[in-house]
Amino acid sequence: MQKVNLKELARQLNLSIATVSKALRDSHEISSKTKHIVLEAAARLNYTPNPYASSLRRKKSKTIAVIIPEVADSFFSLAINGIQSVAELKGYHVLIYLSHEKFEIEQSIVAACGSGRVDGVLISISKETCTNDHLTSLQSENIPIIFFDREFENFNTAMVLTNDFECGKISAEHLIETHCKKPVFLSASTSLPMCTKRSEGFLEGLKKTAATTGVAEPVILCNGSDEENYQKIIQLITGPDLPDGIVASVEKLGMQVYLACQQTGIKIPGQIKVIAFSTNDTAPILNPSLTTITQPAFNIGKAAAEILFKAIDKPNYSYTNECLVVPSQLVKRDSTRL
Amino acid sequence: MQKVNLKELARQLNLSIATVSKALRDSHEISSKTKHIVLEAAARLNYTPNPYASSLRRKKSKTIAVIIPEVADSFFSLAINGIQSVAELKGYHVLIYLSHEKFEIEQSIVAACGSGRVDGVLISISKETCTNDHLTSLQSENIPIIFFDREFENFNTAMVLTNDFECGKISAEHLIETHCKKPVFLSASTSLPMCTKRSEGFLEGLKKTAATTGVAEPVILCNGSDEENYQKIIQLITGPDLPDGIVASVEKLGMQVYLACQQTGIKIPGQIKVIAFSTNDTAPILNPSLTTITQPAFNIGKAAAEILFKAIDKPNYSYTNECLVVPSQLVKRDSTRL
DNA sequence: TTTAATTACGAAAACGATTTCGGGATTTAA
DNA sequence: TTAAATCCCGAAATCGTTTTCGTAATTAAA
Repeated sequence: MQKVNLKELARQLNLSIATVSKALRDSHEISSKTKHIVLEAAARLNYTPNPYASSLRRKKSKTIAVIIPEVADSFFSLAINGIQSVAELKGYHVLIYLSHEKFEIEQSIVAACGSGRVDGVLISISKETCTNDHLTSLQSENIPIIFFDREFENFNTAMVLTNDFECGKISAEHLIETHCKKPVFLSASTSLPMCTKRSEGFLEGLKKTAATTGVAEPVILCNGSDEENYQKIIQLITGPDLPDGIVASVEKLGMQVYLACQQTGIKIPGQIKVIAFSTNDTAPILNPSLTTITQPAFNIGKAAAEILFKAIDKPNYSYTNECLVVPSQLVKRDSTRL
Repeated sequence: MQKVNLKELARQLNLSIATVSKALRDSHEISSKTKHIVLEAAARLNYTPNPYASSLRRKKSKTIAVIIPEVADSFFSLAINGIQSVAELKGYHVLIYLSHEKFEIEQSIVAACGSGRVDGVLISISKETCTNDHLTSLQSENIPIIFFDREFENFNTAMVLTNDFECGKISAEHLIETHCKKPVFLSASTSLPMCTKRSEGFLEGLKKTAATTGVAEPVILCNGSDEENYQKIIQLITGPDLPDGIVASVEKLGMQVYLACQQTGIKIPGQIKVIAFSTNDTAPILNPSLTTITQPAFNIGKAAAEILFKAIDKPNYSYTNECLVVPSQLVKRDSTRL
């Protein structure tokens, strides 16, 4: 079973390469009788076209790139599923890249997506990303880029997000409803709009209460390593100004809060109520079950991919001002029970 | 900023295409002075080589494929991380494909990996896979295939697994230690060696106890849809012959056991003790914390990728009889507490 | 000084598919 | 019967690199 190419196929059929190629692509120039013969022979000889020769000639890779910070988070696992579900239908291949939250890595990944390697890019920006030169450079090659979950502000392209600000507000309001006087917000980043919107929403939600309550510094930055963040949380809950409510802006911080409370013996929801932005389906069976802001991760990935393929399929289609917001949901569970 | 290719670069430098190409690849045929000039111009004009032209000519794609059933499971998320960590170092691109546990899909994915699209394949076989024709066909194209976690028995290639049989045995022994008289094993498949080995190990572990104890049917098959499996578990724990210990062969089944117990009010570990094969890092903060057989998912992915690249880098290297077993660990937690 | 070896580059042929263009054979219109 | 249109197919150019091979120019050996 050796690699059989068009030339070999044509030789065996006593036809020209051109004819065989056209027959395989169902061209109207070829009689149905010849097509039949060619198709049969191709199947029999197990012919599969060389994708690189094809891509080179047609300037289409049939491939998209997905660039994410990590796959650790269950959000991105689900988002990848959503993206794949669309890519499969379109017969596209999916390259996955991890930036590990590093700008330099993201830059080199984006650069590698140029020169026709992929027909489009779905990206969730890294925490470090502070310029968009790499993105504009790719866009100027006419490769569509779509943001999902984490956008870069003021870069002109389509994006699929969730209602981060509103959910930050809702989380604050829910804590207030459950009689929290000193709620805090654990922010994973000061640069990601995804995160700042959540924290700004949180602060907005707090405004409804009397200004006399609350802690001095309701937003606490946890953008270090896992270990550093964990220590920060331990300090927070063992310190003099113990908060009575915590909103974790990302899944991992929520889990670290649980671990920290478990370690220090602090009771949830008795001493502290907890809400986490999370898509982890273990939330209902945690100890105690965790109140979450659940993002529609699968649908975000799916929607982003759908916009991307619209942009790919119609080169003159103006996709750059599409901004889809798929709302998240507050799911109340025991960690905020009265 | 338009696509600048070798021809354009050569024209601007008044050099031949051949010279420019060789200069960029640091060939000894080119003087260092010329190399310098070319490199500078390439950087200035933002030249990046067309990957498809390059792959076509060199018959190397610098790409590997990872084929997995789903990305839902946290095992595969971690394994992908391990694979990526190696691929990054080698400068390789990673294509991800999902078989959704369907043999037909797996077949067409594997077929698409042929004809030079990828230089190698890492695969975790689907539940339905019953023949290996698609794999042999790919192997005959000299594309190395490595199994990780789920192998296809009697197919001659390298694989990286964990000690499934032993862990099945350990799980049974641990339940017996904690005084379980009627432990059962929830098997996710009767065809996957990964699963059958775990259940056989479980049965082996049971043999140590007096043959008079135990339930009639200690291995229960849960290979349906999520909903079907859930109903089966509900029936099991609300039926006349309530087991006092459950081993879940995969993560998702473990979570469904928790949900079912929560739903029916059955106490863990009071009425039923639970062990799950799982890599989910929420295990310690579940309600109650879950005793797990924790697979070294990251290292399995990493090791598999390392073997794959050995096979890719040295075409005459005989990799097919490598079989690496990375052991899992029993982590005792509250779900099996006495 | 002549010859041989080395250096540095260019012309051109691959790689495998797609596509434009042209032309012979057949059918339809005039 | 002749002219025009239609139908099928093949020759060859093309996509952008890589690589083989040939050859001037330079250097080293004789």
